[in-house]
Amino acid sequence: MTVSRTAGDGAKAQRATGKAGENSAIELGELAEMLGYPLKRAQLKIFDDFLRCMAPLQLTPAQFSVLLLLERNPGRNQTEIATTLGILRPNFVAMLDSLENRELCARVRSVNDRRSHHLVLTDKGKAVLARAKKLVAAKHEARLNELLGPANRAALVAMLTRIAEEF
Amino acid sequence: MTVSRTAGDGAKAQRATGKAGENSAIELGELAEMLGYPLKRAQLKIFDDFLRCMAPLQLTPAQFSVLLLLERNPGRNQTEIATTLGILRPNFVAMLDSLENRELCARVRSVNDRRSHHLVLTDKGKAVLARAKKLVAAKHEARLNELLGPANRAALVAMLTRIAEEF
DNA sequence: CTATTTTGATATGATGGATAACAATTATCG
DNA sequence: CGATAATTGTTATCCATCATATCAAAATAG
Repeated sequence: MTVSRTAGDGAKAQRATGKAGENSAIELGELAEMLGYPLKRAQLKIFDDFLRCMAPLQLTPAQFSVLLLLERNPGRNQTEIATTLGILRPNFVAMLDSLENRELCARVRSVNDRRSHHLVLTDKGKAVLARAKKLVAAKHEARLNELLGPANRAALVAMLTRIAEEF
Repeated sequence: MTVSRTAGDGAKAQRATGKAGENSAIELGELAEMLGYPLKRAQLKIFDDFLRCMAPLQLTPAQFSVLLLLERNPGRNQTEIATTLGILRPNFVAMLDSLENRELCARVRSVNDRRSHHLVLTDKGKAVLARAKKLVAAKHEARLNELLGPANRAALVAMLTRIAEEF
């Protein structure tokens, strides 16, 4: 497993030595049968496509997931949101700064606990998130349904969730 | 989507303000239905488990994939192996240095083309790879089959490969 | 032969993820 | 109550991964 998001060159020119039947495509062999390899490659493809679909809104998968979580769970603090998404608290600070600078969300000091911030979406944040959802549904997820079919797509998500939670 | 490999804290203590029915688990909501999120979480879990299973041999998924590819395709050069795995040539250099320092593989100057190196596994490399395969099969992939069942596991790999190649 | 391309390599920058430490605040409990 | 411990957001910092530009040596093209 390795896999990164490099442009595929696909079938380069032959080696110019007229030697003989050298060359040929490289065989993945057992790698193709191990889960980790296709899993990582698929993940990179999906994130790549997500980025492209979301280009007009300039939202990364991570940022999108934060906005989604704030919409569904308004008023939570940074620790709660961050740990839910598997983000370490220190790394969440800069991310929130960015979203707050873009006026997509806001930190509101809690009155009960003056250490923590209630996180909320701004109106602009709600609007951007609404557009983001539409883009994802229309461009990103739609393409997936086209490729796999709705039933397979659902089964795929179910298995991945199973692995993520129970493995 | 965000997701990292942080320890889950699971159901923290209640907020001490006797206020009322505040608190409760954070809801993922739509995030759980989008492919990207469970895909990334599953990928992290799988790589994490791979690392643990491979701890005695100190091989990362990337290193393992390189060794596998060298076994199946001996004598290829760095560019071929790197691009097949989606590794950029500059980044592959240090990686190969590491494997070569551990005497798992070797760079052999080509006589046809004195710019390039034929990459080959050393005997030690072959032995380590053999042990690695056994570890992965016995610990890693076996656990997957247990969780999903062989048929589902195969279907999962097929769908991921489909996404990786055709999306 | 000259110009271009390819290969491995170096340097370097960007990004993501991880840990330690800190001040402010709150909770614990003797 | 008051001392101690724990929590929250934050900063600084480190490490790994990924990406780009550039280079010398060698090979190829015209």
